[in-house]
Amino acid sequence: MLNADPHMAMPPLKKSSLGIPIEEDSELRRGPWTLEEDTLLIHYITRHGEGRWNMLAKSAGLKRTGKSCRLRWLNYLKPDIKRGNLTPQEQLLILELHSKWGNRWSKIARHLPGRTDNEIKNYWRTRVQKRARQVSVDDGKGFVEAVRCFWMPRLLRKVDETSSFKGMMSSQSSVPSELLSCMDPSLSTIKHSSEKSSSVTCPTSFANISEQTELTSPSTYGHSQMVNEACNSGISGYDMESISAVGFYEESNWISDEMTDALWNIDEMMFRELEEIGINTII
DNA sequence: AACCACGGCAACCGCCAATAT
DNA sequence: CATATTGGCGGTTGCCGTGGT
Repeated sequence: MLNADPHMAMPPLKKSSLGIPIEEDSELRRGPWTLEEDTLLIHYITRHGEGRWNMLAKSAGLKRTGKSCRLRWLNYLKPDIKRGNLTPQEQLLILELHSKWGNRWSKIARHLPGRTDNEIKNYWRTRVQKRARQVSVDDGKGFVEAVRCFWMPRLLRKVDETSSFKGMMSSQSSVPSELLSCMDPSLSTIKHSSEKSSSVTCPTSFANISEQTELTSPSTYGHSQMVNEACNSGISGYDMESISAVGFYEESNWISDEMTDALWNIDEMMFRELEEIGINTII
C-alpha cells in the first residue's frame, strides 16, 4: 500500500547518492487530485496551453510532477473527454481493433473520440480479459476467435434487439437504419438470414456454438470486413467520429441512459449464455 | 448493523524514444 | 557526440463504492 491516507499523500523522501533526503521533492503531492488543483490546472492550460509539463506544473503553482499534470489533463480534465459507459458500438470497435493491434491502447483510443487509452485499457482488463480467464479459452488467439465468432455477433444482435424493445416500449423506432448501415451493412437482415459467410474462419468449437444458438456470422463478417478496410486505408472511413454514431446518440436520443446501462452489461448476459450452452467457465 | 469480498477506475511507475542543450 | 529533459506508452497498484452475507 503506497499511501495510507491519499489526501495527505506524500511520497517517501528521495535521497541523494549520499543518502541525504532531497528536501524539495518532499513537497510534491501524490494521490487523488483536489478540486483546487484541478481548477489551477484548467485555468493555467486555458490561458497558456498544454506542453512543457514540468514547467507548467511549477508555473501553475501545482505541487505535482509534470507527468502527473499531463495525465490528469489528458485522462480527466480535457474538455472533450466523454464520461460514462462505453456504447455497444464503442465496445465492438475496441474488440475489433484490439484483435488487430493488441494492447496498443493509445492507437485504439485515437479511433474512439473522447475516450482515453486509460479508459479503454481499464475496460479491457476489467471486462473483457476477466471473461477470457473465466471462459476456458487458454490461449489468447482462441479468445480472439471467441470474441469474433461468438461475442461480437451476440453484441450486434443485442444492440438490435434492445433497441427494438425500446421501440416497442416507447413507440420510438428501432436502431436507425442509417446507423445500422454505417455500423454493419448486413445487420439489418440478420434476423432473416440463415446464410453463413464463408469468409469467417472460426475454430470448430465456436462455429458450433454459433449454430447451436442460431447465430449467424454475416454481421460479424460485415463489421470485421469494414474494420479491415478501414485499417488498410488508414481507418478514416471507420472511426466513431466519421460514422457520427456518438453524435447520433446525443442528437436523436434513441438510446436512453437505462438502455446504455443494460447494454453495458451485455457481456454479463453473454457470459451466462455461454454457461447455459455448456461452455466451461470458472467461477 | 457490521463485516467482507469484489470490481471499477484514477493515478502511479518504469521504460523508451524523441528532442533539446 | 553525450547527456539531460520531456513526452508518451503499457503495466500495475490500491482506494473506494457496492453488494452479499
